[in-house]
Amino acid sequence: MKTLRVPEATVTRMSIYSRFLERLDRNGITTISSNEIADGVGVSPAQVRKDLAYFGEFGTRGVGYNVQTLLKYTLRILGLDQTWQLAIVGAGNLGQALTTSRGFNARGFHVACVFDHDTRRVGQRIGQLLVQPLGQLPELAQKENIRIGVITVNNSMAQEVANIMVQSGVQAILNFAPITLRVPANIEIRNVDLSITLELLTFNLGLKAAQSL
Amino acid sequence: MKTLRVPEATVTRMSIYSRFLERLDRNGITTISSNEIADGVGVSPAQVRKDLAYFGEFGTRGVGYNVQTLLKYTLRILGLDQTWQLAIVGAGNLGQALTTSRGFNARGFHVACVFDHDTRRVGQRIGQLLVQPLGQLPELAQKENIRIGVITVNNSMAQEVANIMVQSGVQAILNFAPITLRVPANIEIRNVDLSITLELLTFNLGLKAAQSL
DNA sequence: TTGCAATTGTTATAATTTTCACATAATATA
DNA sequence: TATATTATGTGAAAATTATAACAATTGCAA
Repeated sequence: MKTLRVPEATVTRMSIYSRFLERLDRNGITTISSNEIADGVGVSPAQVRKDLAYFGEFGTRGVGYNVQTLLKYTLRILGLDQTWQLAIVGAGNLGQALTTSRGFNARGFHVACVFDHDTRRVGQRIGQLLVQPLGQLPELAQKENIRIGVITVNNSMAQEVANIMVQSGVQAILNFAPITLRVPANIEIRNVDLSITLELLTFNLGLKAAQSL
Repeated sequence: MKTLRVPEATVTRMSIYSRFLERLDRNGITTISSNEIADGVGVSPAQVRKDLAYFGEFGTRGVGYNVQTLLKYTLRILGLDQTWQLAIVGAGNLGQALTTSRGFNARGFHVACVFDHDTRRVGQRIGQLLVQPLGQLPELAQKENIRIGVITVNNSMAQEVANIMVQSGVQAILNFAPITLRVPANIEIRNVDLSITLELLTFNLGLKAAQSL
């Protein structure tokens, strides 16, 4: 087994390249160089080539990359040549936004159901979906083949929801609650904390202010 | 000037430590060790100490850190000892979610106004705020002392909105459109692409599947 | 054909980040 | 007061990641 460890930063960039290639393809561009990709997404050309090299040889020397071919490979690499059924738990503002968002209903992703704990939200309609009671999660997760759970409940509920997801056979969790969740080691978990990003900004603004003193 | 470059990953963790310390403080815990912080947020104790060392010496050997003191320092370091006025442009689902979100209205942040290009959305109420026409951005940005702009419009509008923000004196931009924006070098910009995180998950799930073959 | 220009894939180098190990300092205890 | 214990701060080592440089390959034009 040739399982070379791939840096997470590389995977992140693969996702960016892939989306850039989609755009090129839509615009009818058939060939592209690492230089142009680099320019388009704001990294160095060497970085682009190095990243791709983790997965194989996709280009032709002296020519560049075929957009369609490379796009297909990036999708395959990212696991997007199949459909991933998502369940969103927490039908608040953020949950609603994600349920109907294009990012969550494209490139192999499909929001299959939405749950909420609050009985006032249950039955409410979001896009095509009706909000289901949280208790239905185990059953529906199985029936709909949910492999990814998205947590958009508040902090106090988040761990409990994660537990239910794990029990329901979910393989990966995307957590928007700004809290560190405990899950078994075989569950993939990723946290999205929007305020962290905001605080990165203020830190850097603070640095600049300090430097200009 | 002792401007040691601080890794972005360190700043990210500072933000995590800071939030963890807030929780400890709320729970009345007064002292904590790097070990306990590490446990609480899922990093190594050496990492915690190394991160803090970028900014000074905050602990007492043999004892640990005073929670309140360290919390205060982390907030200061992150630039959160002041108020940051935000403007959100794009009053769709995500914009609405962020406008009322706690992450965007705590720890020094305050959503001061919301804008939209679409006249059907203008005047609509989100929490305490009324959606303003995009044309008002330059004027309101000045009046409300907006330093951070948040872009939650669709791809095709994002660059234009960024331009307007820059012209309006905004210093930092948080961009949720999955597209690479061009801004002057003196503007801090950060992209949040939620589908990238999703694709990180599927990449890793794919790896696991491959490894179990 | 032959030589030139373009562009990849890859090896070597540099830079960055994390981990490790321990000297140092504070507290508690006998 | 001496000793044991705890836990920080930090310098050195290891690991990781990015950059640079270039040999190899392709296509094109003379």
